[in-house]
Amino acid sequence: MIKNNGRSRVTVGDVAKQAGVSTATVSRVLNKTNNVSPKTVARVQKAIDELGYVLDTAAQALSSSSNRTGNIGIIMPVINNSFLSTLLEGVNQYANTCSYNLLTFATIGQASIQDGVPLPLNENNTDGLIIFADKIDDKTLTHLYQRQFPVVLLYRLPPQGLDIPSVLIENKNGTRTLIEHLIKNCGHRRIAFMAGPAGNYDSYWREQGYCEALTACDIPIDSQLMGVGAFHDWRAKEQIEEWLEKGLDIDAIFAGDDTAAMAAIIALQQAGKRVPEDIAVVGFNNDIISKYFNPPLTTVHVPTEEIGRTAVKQLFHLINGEQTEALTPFNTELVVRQSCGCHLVNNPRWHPN
Amino acid sequence: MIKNNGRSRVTVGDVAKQAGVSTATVSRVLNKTNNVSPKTVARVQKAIDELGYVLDTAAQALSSSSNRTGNIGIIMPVINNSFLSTLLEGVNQYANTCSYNLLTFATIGQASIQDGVPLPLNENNTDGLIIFADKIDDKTLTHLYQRQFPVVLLYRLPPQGLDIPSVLIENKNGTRTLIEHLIKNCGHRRIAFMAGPAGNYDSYWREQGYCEALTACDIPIDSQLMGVGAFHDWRAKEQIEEWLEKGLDIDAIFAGDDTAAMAAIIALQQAGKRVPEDIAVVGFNNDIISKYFNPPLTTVHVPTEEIGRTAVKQLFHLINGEQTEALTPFNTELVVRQSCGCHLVNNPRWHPN
DNA sequence: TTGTACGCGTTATCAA
DNA sequence: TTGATAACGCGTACAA
Repeated sequence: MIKNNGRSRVTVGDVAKQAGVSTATVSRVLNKTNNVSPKTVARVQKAIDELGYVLDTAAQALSSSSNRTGNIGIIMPVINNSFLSTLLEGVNQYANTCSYNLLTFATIGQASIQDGVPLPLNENNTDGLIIFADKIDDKTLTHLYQRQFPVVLLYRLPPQGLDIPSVLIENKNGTRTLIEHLIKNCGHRRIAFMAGPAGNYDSYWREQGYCEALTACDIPIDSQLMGVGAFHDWRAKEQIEEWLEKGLDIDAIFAGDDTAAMAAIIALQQAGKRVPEDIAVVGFNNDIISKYFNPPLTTVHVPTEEIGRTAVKQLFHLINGEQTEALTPFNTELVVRQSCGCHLVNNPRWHPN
Repeated sequence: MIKNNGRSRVTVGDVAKQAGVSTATVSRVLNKTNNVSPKTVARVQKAIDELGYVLDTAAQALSSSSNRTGNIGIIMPVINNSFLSTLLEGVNQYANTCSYNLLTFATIGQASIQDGVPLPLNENNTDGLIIFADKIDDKTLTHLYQRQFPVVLLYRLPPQGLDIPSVLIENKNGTRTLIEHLIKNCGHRRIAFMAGPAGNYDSYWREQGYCEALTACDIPIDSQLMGVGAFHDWRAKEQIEEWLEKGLDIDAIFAGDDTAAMAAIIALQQAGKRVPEDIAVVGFNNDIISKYFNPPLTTVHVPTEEIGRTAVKQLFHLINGEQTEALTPFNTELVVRQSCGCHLVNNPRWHPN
């Protein structure tokens, strides 16, 4: 109703009439096909300008089979997160460098192709998709794959049998190093863990690293100390409050990522706890602000912007029909600052619990 | 080339054949028109499932004139910025609450309808657009307006004569209050200002507030103290380095926004300056992290998430053909923390310059 | 309740 | 170098 109420749409036909040529010629001018005389080009461009003609992307997508939209898309979980911002920055910059636009779709719940309903970002408005995390189910990936639509996976592996390029980080060893630092250098033993969102790939492997580290140090795994932070500030806050309420004995918390770690510290401080004197908190990702947080965060560095760029690069390979890497893993590195409390060891004011 | 190489696309026709009905019936099922028997619905849905049919949004957009995509779009400057994240969060959550998806397009340069080239987000993939800041020129807005496409402006006013709803904040008085705090309560007089990006609406009015405050306090305006931070970390860092190099006498810096303020503080600290002891820095926006920055930032609070929600609300009014507010202005509030240095006044260790 | 047939705006094929 | 015309996949009169 709304869309076509106003001045009716200007089409190639209108432009053609105005310029005294055929629609085919207008199309040729629009697509910069060379077989058209400069004089005609000028006439058509004048008509385009006078009429305020704008190409209809839907009609274009429908008509041509080999067609470039000039856009790539990324589908990701909610966006209000320093880590995701950094990732997006890397993706967007590299895409722009290559003369592509980035379209972003952040979905809170599951995004899936079901009952014939397409994704909001698809082959009609993008030339390829970067799919982040777990928001897209296997059925959807399979559909995309079968249609040979360019897709790169970020922070997750493809479903069995689909060779979709995948860019991810090494979580397990990074986490193990982090937890062992907590145990060996900071003197913590009651270490709690906040998982990411359910089914999250990174979270799974961080949990493995956490368990391995404890086991290697002969510390029993206590399920009471395993909660959920969901890489999310509110959820992390809730988890802290639950633990506080239960009055559990906790030396340190690995919050799963920096977002949750900062939220956890804030919640702890609001409850009158000192970090790291009363309880240590560490994160994962090394967000830009983590260094300037108070206290500065001990965390695991991840080259997030580079990961974003790499994903885009792989996607362009796919779009251009070039060779791709099936798997591009990135290593991580421990960053020791103050929130783990190791600088307090041998300090008389320091007391565990 | 790529798009149609694989298994050829499944269409309504295929589904119709498989289900033994006509394309019209399939379409009716897809669009949940009621005039179709339950038995047929089931048959069609089975066929959709078996064939893995997915609706072609381009064809759909092209075909019907009154058509809902279920998406709204937002066009904004680059994304890696705590303030924008917060805004997006508000927008995305409210959109999702109303069963809409949010599509985001972040453009570094100018995005314009020119030479018949459409915006990547347009009437074919969205039902309406929130346009942020200065990235879209008047010609493009006029085109959208004439076509009666739902558009809400964020942080900017519409071009003369177009009554496009606009959601913005009160910049001038907020800034004046901030600067007068710097002068009257913190004892600063040599106060530098970092402008936002060229042509930015908010920056313009913050500059007005800055000048008004100085003038009201009989402090001359020194063009040497007026630089550019562009609401951007790198640019702010560069500006600090320029000022440092010139060896200017500066008591305090109003960085334009919190992003620039934090970057400025980091640059200052790296140069061996203490904030606020050697030089004070204040921002604007009250980003979530500003409170936890070291030192905690004195800034001006802006209800960013609510602003995002309000813009979406206005857009939905437009989409639904309801009444809208031409202008929704939001007030701001001074938040005094430590980076302004007022807690140091009367402290013997404190010395200006 | 269901089917037929046309039109949406563009590109591409084929002739001129 | 140009023009006429047939697709592309879907919604929707209109007819049955």
